[in-house]
Amino acid sequence: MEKKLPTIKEIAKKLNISVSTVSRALHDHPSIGLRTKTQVQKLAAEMNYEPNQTAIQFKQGKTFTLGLILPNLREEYFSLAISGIEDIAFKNNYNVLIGQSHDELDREQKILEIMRKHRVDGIVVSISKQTTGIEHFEQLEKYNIPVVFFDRVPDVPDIHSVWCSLYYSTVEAVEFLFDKGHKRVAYIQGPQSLNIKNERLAGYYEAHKKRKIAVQESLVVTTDLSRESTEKAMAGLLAQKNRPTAILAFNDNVALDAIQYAKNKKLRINRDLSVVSYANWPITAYLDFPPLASVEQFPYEQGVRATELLFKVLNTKSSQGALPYENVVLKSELVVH
Amino acid sequence: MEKKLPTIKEIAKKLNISVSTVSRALHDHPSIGLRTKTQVQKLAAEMNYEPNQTAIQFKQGKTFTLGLILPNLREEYFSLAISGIEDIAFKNNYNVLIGQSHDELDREQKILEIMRKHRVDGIVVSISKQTTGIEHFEQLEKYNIPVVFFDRVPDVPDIHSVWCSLYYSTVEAVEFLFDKGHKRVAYIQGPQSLNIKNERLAGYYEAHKKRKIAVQESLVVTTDLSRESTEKAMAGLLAQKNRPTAILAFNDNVALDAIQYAKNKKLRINRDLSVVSYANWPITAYLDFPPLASVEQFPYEQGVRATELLFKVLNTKSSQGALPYENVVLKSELVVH
DNA sequence: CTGTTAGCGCATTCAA
DNA sequence: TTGAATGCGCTAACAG
Repeated sequence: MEKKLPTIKEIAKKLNISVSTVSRALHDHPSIGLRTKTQVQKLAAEMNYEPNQTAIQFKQGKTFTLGLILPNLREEYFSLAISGIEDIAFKNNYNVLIGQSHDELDREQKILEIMRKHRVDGIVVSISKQTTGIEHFEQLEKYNIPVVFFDRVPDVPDIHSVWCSLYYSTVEAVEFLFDKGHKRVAYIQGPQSLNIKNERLAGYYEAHKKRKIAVQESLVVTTDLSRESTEKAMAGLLAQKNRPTAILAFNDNVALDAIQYAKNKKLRINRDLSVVSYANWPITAYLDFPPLASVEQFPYEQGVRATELLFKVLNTKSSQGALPYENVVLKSELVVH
Repeated sequence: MEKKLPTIKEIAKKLNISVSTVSRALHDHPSIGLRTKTQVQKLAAEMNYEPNQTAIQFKQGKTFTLGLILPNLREEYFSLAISGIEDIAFKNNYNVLIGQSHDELDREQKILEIMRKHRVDGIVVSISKQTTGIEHFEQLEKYNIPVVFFDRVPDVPDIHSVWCSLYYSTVEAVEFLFDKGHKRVAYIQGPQSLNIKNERLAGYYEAHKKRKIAVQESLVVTTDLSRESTEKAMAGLLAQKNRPTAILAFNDNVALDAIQYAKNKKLRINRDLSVVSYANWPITAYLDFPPLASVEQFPYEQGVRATELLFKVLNTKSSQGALPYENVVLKSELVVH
């Protein structure tokens, strides 16, 4: 029993008027007589008429859908970003198609292909940790699908982007540790692909410079974000004869693994070893020894700004030529727990 | 510079054949000559032809999109469910539109409306904690949009559903605590709307019955899942002169808040107070005193089964009449940490 | 094996 | 102020 939904054609027939009149009446077109208009709108409401979106999409050549690509949904950080993006999208009567790259380039490309075939009107993306080039994104230009990068932004010219600057907060974070009396502060950096702007490292150096403390290269180590990799980095740090007394961790996930490792090695957190981190993950509040401070990167706000920028591009495109590439930079904040 | 994407019409013109021949050739229709077919496919590839999905959606009256409604994306539990749902959806060349109810009935209804207007082909949903009736879901039948409930399933007849049975694991969990020597095990249950099957409570009673221990009504308290509410419940428990020595918590979120509260009250976790819980949230591994055990509810698997069921409904609908309502029940497992 | 044609629902241009 | 007609891209029924 396939029930058929009402169409403007049926409304037209019932009222003995033309479909175009119905269409215009429903759109409050100025050139429709008040009587006809109210008549049509009344009947449409009675029949529970709803415009067929697929027809409109087809006709307009637009899907009123945005694509959103994230490394994962597990991190609360990204789910906050989603809320920001959805809020703006819904406000513009847009839907959001979400894809997880799982930090794999392959999946990212696959998702892009799916979204392209689905003819999304635009894409907001935070790139995977394996993503070094952006050829697959540039391809989208051929299809007239604008892209806005956010949070994890590739370091190339001529893109729209929104990110959160970490430089000053990092200086502040490291000085915070110096103020606590620490002399040897290690830095566990993320995979090369995510260090692109390298603001964390620059801030780390700057703090040392300000305090006239020499940076010991051996205190800067790298993790690929996996637990194993972080543990290896920690092992390297703790094996040094002048082991660090504090750590600046790439993010709270890394911080948690680092803390866990240190605890297993019988270090007393916040006594033998203090940790400061990024992302300000709420869950750390449940830990007995959370990072002493974390840099808030405002994922929700980033999502909002990225989506607003995307709509700006979408709305400009139709009227004029190319919009100059825009890069929005927010400021992070050090939150002491 | 609106670039136009190639259509079958253009392919047809270039080859001096009809559009229907092109359409059939691209679909490997048997009645097309091999020469024509390869010719068409070759040219299509050269021109980077891609079928216009919006046209197909319009024509077929299908969007090849599923709606997925979840209470939130913050809990890793639900993001695992998403992965299960996406895996099956993608396998069937379907997209997934995700909406968060934020555990509010209003939002749930709003999302439903958006999805209906978007003409999704079917919906998978885990209801909000405010959802008591399902009228808003039943409405969808009028629009021929089948619904499969999963995880949080309303207790009404005539629905498709997939959930994870908690009864036996709960018996096991409570007996696990008894085995540890606990005599007074409290139960912090969730809001009424989520206790529908009440398997937790039934299992709690059954364990007491098996061990011939009387259930003390005062040890069964309720939280609305918020931290404040859980703290209030805890306060009530700890104020009793025969305070419980162990707690069965509605889920790991509640468990964490309960543990936090107890620690603030100077109770020693796992000595003065032990906790067992549900959901098996990985993050608890980072805690110094995590729940001793947690009931695994297999959200990924639930998502898979729910989506498979939805496709079964979708595929049956077109051919025959109504598919009898189906209810899939998985079994939970107690995981001791 | 291939072509012609109609039509999905709607917005819109052109005529009246 | 309204109607008739067109076309978006594609599939499928029908005809040859």
